[in-house]
Amino acid sequence: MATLQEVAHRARVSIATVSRVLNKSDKVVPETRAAVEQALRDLGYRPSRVARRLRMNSGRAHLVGLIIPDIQNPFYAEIARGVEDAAYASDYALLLCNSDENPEKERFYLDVMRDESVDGLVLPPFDDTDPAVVELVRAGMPVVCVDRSLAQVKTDLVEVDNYRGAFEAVTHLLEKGHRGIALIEGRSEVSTSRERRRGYVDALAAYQLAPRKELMRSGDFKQESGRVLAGELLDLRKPPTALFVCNNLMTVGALAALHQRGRRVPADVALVGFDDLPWAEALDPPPTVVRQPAYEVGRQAMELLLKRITAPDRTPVTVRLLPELIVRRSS
Amino acid sequence: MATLQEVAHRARVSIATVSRVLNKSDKVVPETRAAVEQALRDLGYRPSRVARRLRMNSGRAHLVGLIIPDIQNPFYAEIARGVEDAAYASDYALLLCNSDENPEKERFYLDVMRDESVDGLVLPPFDDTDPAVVELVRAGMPVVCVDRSLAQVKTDLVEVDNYRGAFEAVTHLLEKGHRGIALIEGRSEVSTSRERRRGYVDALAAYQLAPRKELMRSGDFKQESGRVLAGELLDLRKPPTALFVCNNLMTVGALAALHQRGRRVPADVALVGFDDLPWAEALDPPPTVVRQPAYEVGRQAMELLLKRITAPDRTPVTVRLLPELIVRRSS
DNA sequence: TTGTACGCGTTATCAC
DNA sequence: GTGATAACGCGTACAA
Repeated sequence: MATLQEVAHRARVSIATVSRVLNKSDKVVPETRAAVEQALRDLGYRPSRVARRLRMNSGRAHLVGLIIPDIQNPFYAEIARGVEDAAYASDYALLLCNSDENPEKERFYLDVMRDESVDGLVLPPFDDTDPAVVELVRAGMPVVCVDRSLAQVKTDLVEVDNYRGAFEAVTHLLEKGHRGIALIEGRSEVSTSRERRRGYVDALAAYQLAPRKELMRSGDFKQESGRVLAGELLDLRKPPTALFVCNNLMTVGALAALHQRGRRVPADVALVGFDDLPWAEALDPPPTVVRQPAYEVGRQAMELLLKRITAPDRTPVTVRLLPELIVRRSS
Repeated sequence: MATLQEVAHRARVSIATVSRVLNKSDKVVPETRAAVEQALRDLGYRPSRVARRLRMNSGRAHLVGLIIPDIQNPFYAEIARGVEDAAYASDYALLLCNSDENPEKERFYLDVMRDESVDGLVLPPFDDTDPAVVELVRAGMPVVCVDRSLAQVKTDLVEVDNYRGAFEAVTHLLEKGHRGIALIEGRSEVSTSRERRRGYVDALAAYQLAPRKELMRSGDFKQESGRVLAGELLDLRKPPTALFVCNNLMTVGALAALHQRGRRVPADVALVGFDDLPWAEALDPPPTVVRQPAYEVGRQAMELLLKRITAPDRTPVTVRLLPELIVRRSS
């Protein structure tokens, strides 16, 4: 834990000189430079990121924040990896937090980010209008949204075409001859849910089918709610012949419900999920899914953030990535 | 982004007074206190964690680091949640990084941790003797190891009884009548692998069975290596009748290899894995596993770290948690 | 080319 | 009770 002071003393120069050789400002004669570098090595000097951050205006902390709902969800884990790899490639460290979609935790971590003077933030805003986030953006914090966008303020955004993904998934089921197609969505108020629902409805409409309320259920994106909702649907007097489940965890839950009731997939009931799963091939059966390029979402978000940090006044851009229907054996 | 200075000015007091009301030091008369609190609210003041960290000796950053190999591995994701929840409960933020078991990345993040003056670190040391970690511990950084321990220096440690877990798993297979039991382990040099192998060998010995080299394979903890190694074993002239696979990802890979070759589980070949999977119930078949209490590992590690931060001279303790054999349908 | 000195936002130790 | 003021470690404008 040597300081500039100590290095300077050992090299018999001033701290300014040491700072100069550190910051590559070339106005230092080779011999003193050599002496300083020697002292640096001897003491194993490392600059304090804390002191540096305090001194400098901003944009040089080389630290960014990422707030996601749940790192145990493979979709977010993959985004996180994309963000981190891109950050690491540029020598940025990552302050990673789980909000659990809990406003209190989200607030806490948002405060931490600000109080730590991070250079920027990437996040899937859990609430269109969260005043804390909006305020932060207005205060000049570089923010890149992923997956979902902010209503009241414009930021860089990396999103996936949810409408198209859902439309293709449901069309795929329709082409297989299904007409009773149920929808299991996540929390209905978030924008991604709305778009997927729209894709579902429009796909049905293209086949002259009206959406039936009893076949549309809202959950909370968790495994358990997928299990429960699929169960309810299967227990209907006229159960659906196919399930379109709007996220990965709920898909796993739906599969469990199917097994519990001894329904064969896809013979009795077909299934298409949203989000791919790393273990898809080992599932019973491997599910057909709409795969979101999550790693790419994270990577591009981080890259956008880096650009914004270096040029805070760029006009915000939106990157829209395409999902891909992966047909496996559940449909 | 108001500072103490501005608040003081607005409340017509000195910064010292403001600092006093913030730090609850009660030597301030009610009326001035009220005035200050008003100013605080008006300006939406938040203390800078950076400045605070620079000023204070240590142990008050309310920031700890966690370095894990791979957040996409459910085992580590669960540990991370345990750590984070415990941290959050004590108002600590978490600097979370993935090392990929890559020495270069590990080194980078370790440096970041030190340079950020984090209060402490929890990590599964990827190398018994990593000089960077050892040095950090010697320099006084509070460190709690999880899952694996450091050879050259003593730290707090939260581990799982790997030997016993493996012993029980293999004994379970032996009781089912299996005699040709193969072992698929991760990187053979890490301590957890050694212990699990020991459990495997001893369990066989208890049944008067000698371990057979051709049935013992080492991989790298990744899904693909599980698939490849299981494939090799199944293609043997005298293939094993049961597989004991030493981590979660490799278990999924082994399952895939089994399916590829049309082997029925457990009718043709039985399978027991190490580490539970959140999607276990949806796998084909749901695998019997040795479940490690990963969340608890993380939680207790963070709690130990908090104790060490407040009392750096405590003698290090080791917490050993018990794994649990969960019998499902693959054995 | 090198050194001195200030300020970043805090906390804590003095005086008053 | 309250107010100056000295650190904490660093970058940099300015002086030498």
